[in-house]
Amino acid sequence: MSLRSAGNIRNIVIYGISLAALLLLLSWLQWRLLIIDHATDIYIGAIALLFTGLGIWLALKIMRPKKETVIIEKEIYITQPAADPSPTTPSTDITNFTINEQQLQKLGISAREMDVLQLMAKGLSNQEIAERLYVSLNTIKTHSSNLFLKLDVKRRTQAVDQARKLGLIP
Amino acid sequence: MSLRSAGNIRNIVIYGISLAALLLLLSWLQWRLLIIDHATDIYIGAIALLFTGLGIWLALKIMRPKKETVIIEKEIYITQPAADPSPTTPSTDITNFTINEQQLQKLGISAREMDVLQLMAKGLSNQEIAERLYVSLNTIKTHSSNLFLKLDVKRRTQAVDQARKLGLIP
DNA sequence: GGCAAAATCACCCTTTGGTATGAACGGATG
DNA sequence: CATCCGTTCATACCAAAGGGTGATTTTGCC
Repeated sequence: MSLRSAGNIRNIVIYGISLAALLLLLSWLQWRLLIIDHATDIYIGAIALLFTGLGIWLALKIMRPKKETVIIEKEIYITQPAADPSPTTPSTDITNFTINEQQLQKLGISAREMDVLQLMAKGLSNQEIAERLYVSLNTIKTHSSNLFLKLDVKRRTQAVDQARKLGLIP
Repeated sequence: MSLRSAGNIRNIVIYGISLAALLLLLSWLQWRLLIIDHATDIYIGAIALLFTGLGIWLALKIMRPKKETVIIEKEIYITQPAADPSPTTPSTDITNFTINEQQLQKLGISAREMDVLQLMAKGLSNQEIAERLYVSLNTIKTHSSNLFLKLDVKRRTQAVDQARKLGLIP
C-alpha cells in the first residue's frame, strides 16, 4: 500500500538494466554467430536501446503536464431571514447552480431546516450543528426529523443524497 | 477495479521475451535486406521510430498515470437569497465523472472499501450495504472504519463529503 | 512455501441518530 | 383576537453507527 509509487521506479530501473543486459547479450550472440557485419549489429542494438530510452523519457515527459486541481470548498454560511418574495423567478436554470427555490417551497422546507441540511451535508453531527447554530441538540433532532419527512427519506445520508439530486445543495 | 497492481514481474518478463523476439526478427530482416546499402538509413530510421514507440508504450504500460494533485481550499459564501448570478459555480460535472485513481492509491483505499463508500454515498445503511454486497454487517463496519481512518474523518456523512471533494465519487 | 495485505466475521461497548410525544414562545395573518 | 406556523426545547425509547480487539480465510507477490 505504501510501496506503490516506489515500486514503479524500481520496476523501471529493473527493466532498464535487464533490457541493457539483454541487448548486450544479443549483440554478443550476434557477434559470435553472425560474424558478418557485427559492427552494424551493435550499432542497431545501440540505436534500439537509445530510442527505447528516448521513448520512455518522452512518455514521462508527456505525462508530466497532467496536473489535477482539487478544489476543497470551505463553505461559510450567512444566516439571515432575507425576506425575498421575488415575483419574477420562473427561470429554469440548469447550467448555473443556485439553490432551487421552487423545490424548497414545494417541499415546504423552512430556512432553518435548510441551515441544518447544509451543515448536515458537510458531515457535521447533530451536536456540532446545534453548537454551530446556538440551539440545543433536541432542536436539531426535531429539525432533522421534519427534514426527513419532507424529503421522504429515513437517514441523514439519504437526505444529503436526495437534497443533492433535487438541487437543494451543490 | 480489481486490477490494482497487476503482475509487474510477469509483465517485465513478457516485455523482455517479446523484445527479444522483436530483435531477432529485426536481425533476420537486416540479414535479408542489408544488401542494399542506401536502404540502411531508412532501416535505421524505422528502427528508431519503432523503438521510440516501444519505449513510450512500455512507459505508459508500466507507469501509472502520474498526476500531480494540487489541493486548493476555496472559501465560498452562501446566503439564502437567490440573487447570485456568479458564473463561477463549481462542480457541475455530474454528466461525465471519472474516479480519481491517484487519490485512491495515495490514500490506500481498496476496491472493496470503494464499493462500500459508493453505497454509503447513496445513503444506504450498513445493514443494506451488507445485504447488497452479500457480506455480514460486521464486515461493512470494519470496511467503513478503515475508510474513515484513510479519509481522516469521523462519520459517514463526513466521509461522503470528503470523498466528493477528493473526486472519489461524483 | 512463506509472507503480507486484503477481506471476512465476531463480540462488546459507547456514542450518535432517529422516532414519538408534548409543550412553550413569538410572529404573521385573516 | 384567535389561529396557524416556525422555532425552540424536553423526555423517553429504540435503532444505527462507530471504536476496539481479535481471529480466520483468501489472494497476490516474492
